[in-house]
Amino acid sequence: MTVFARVVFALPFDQSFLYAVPEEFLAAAQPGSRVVAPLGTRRQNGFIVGLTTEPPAAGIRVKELVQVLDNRPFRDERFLEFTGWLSAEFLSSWGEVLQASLPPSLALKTKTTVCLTEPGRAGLGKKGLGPKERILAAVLADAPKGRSPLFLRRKTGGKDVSGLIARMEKKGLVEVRKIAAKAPRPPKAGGPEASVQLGLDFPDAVLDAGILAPVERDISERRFGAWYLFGSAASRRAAFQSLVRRALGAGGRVLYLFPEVAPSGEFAARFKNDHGRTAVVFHSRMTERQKEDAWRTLKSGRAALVAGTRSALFLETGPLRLIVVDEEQEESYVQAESPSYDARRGAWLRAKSEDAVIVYGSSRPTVEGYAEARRQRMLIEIGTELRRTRVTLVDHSRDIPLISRELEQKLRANLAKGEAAILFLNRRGYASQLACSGCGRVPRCPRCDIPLVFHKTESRLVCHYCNHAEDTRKACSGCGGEVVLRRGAGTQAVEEELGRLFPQVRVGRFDADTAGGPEERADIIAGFVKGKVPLLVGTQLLVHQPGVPRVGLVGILKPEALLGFSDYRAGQKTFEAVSAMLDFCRDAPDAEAVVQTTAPAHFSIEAAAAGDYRAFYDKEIEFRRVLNYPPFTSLAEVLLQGRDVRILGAKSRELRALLQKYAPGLEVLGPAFASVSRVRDVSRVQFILKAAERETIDRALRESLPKIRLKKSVVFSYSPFREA
DNA sequence: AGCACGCCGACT
DNA sequence: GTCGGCGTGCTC
Repeated sequence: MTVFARVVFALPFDQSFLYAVPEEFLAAAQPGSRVVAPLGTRRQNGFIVGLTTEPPAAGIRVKELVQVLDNRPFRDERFLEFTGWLSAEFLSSWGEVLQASLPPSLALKTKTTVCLTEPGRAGLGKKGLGPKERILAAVLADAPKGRSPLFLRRKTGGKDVSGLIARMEKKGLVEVRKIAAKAPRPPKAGGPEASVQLGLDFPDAVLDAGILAPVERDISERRFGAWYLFGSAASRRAAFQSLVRRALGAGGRVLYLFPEVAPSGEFAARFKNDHGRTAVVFHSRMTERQKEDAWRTLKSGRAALVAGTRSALFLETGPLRLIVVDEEQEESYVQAESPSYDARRGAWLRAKSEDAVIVYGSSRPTVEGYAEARRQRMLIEIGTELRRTRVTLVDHSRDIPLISRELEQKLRANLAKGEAAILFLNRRGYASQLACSGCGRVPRCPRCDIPLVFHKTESRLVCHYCNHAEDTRKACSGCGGEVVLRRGAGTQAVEEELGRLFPQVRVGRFDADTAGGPEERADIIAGFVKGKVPLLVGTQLLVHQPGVPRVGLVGILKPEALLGFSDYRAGQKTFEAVSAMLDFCRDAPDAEAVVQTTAPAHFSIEAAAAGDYRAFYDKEIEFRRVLNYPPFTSLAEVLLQGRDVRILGAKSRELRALLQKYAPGLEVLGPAFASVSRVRDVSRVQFILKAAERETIDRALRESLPKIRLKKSVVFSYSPFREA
């Protein structure tokens, strides 16, 4: 009886293929085994995801597997099931998800080099080569060791050269060699771990007795359970600490997810200290070598806990009992690039597949998360005390100075006390609104659909999407008139204004222009920590920077800018951003914050100032209900990109028709140009799809998207806690 | 993604 | 005429 294997490949389409398993591979070919299989005219690495003895449907000519690469599956069937669910939900390729789940040493990266052959070299001197062939051969002529296709592509004008290379290979002009890239060697035992020591010290909160009992029961009884801890950072730490202890006590392993790279190292060190067990740190900024080391430590069974970012979701941990997803509201859990997925949802699916307990945590959950947690009785409230900082809301809708009198006075008083202060303004550069004094024309980027921003320190007009820069002195392209500044101050203007108000004090600036690299960031923060630079101006970049000390005064300028986006999450994003910035204030009655805004009465800003999540939630959920947005409906945003606007237009109309054909109940908004309709000469068109059931959207996209051959991406509304 | 096939314009 | 450009469709 012939056994057939269902195989998926790490290719950007989601389809499986059936292959006959030759006798000699029967033992090794298991679900989860890596294989080599013929696909079209080439050989391709893939993964077995299932076995069957049922003969294939008529019209399918099965081929045989070429090779099975593992004696036993590289991961178990539960993990396979988990990755299957994940790829199905996010319409990403199962093979790509599995590829992302491989340790570096098994990832089988091949290096392709193209070399000129003797006939090829001889052909250079004679006629008989096409113009394109000649250019390529000339480039290769002085590269005895050959070149990578990417290098050749750049040298020959940036267009796709794979077809050309294939043709030349057939003619014997070039030789294409594929060499297996060498597996990373792990560093010597006891090598330094990629961790950051922050030296933050919060007192551990005291929890109400028994409040975690239902979670602990799920952990002890080794069954799936899902919970949401809503509470302050300190209470969550205390709670997670106790849950981790419970899971370890039961002989289980723990996966602890963070939204950012920074906290995991600190956490791992602290964990080691508290529990005397090894923790593994894992995040995308680690080198291949460090990742390989992490994998080996896990494989050896020495590690009890993994602390990491979303990519840690795919690690082999051993018997998993607990997954923690802290800071549930953070968007960095979403991976936009292929394979795209949301690690918050992924964590649920993985917990489900391994009968582990999943616990989310936040002091300001997404409204979707909070609503679902409450509906499903997952919510546990711990230590949700209000903010103690005094927050002043300043109405900045009149044309008053960049830094209001209130803020100036408080800055002065704060400096007099010898304390540091932080000002946040989420806009870099000097001025974002410029115009010609003659005709009123606004200088725009030639390659993007966006106005240029004036950078005073560099004396240039800069595009914040593609970094295109122009000389400031250039006259208006329309009438030749002089371009003058209007309003729309950025961090450079705030820095300048602070210098004017407080000439005796040093002012630091922390944005993408001054803090591009890790060393620059560390330098600025070090100066601030030591007190050499007591005033710091920063963008959102500073919000996610670890190691910034709490201060006596925080000023927030123009937080309403986030409300301007036509996004149903604008309220949530504003609340989150303002709250996060206010968290840079010491939580003490003598600490102060000033929020300067044209929208002081907007509930997102008001609630953030009060530190009152429930006040925000009650308003926001009402808004979502009335306008029929998630969590009351399912929604997906589709972005199509293309250089040729006419093709883009035609394809998007075609997509609209297909979507409506495959899902008549689907509400399709669009096509419409995206808010930034062109970036680097690539036009962008978007759709919003709405339906009562998520399945309606999925079906429509599964049927229609593969038919549209354009660069495309889909962002699903965040629907966290559904059954698998 | 690759790669083959098939259709067009512009060069030996 | 055919070379080589690119749009379209398929890969068990």
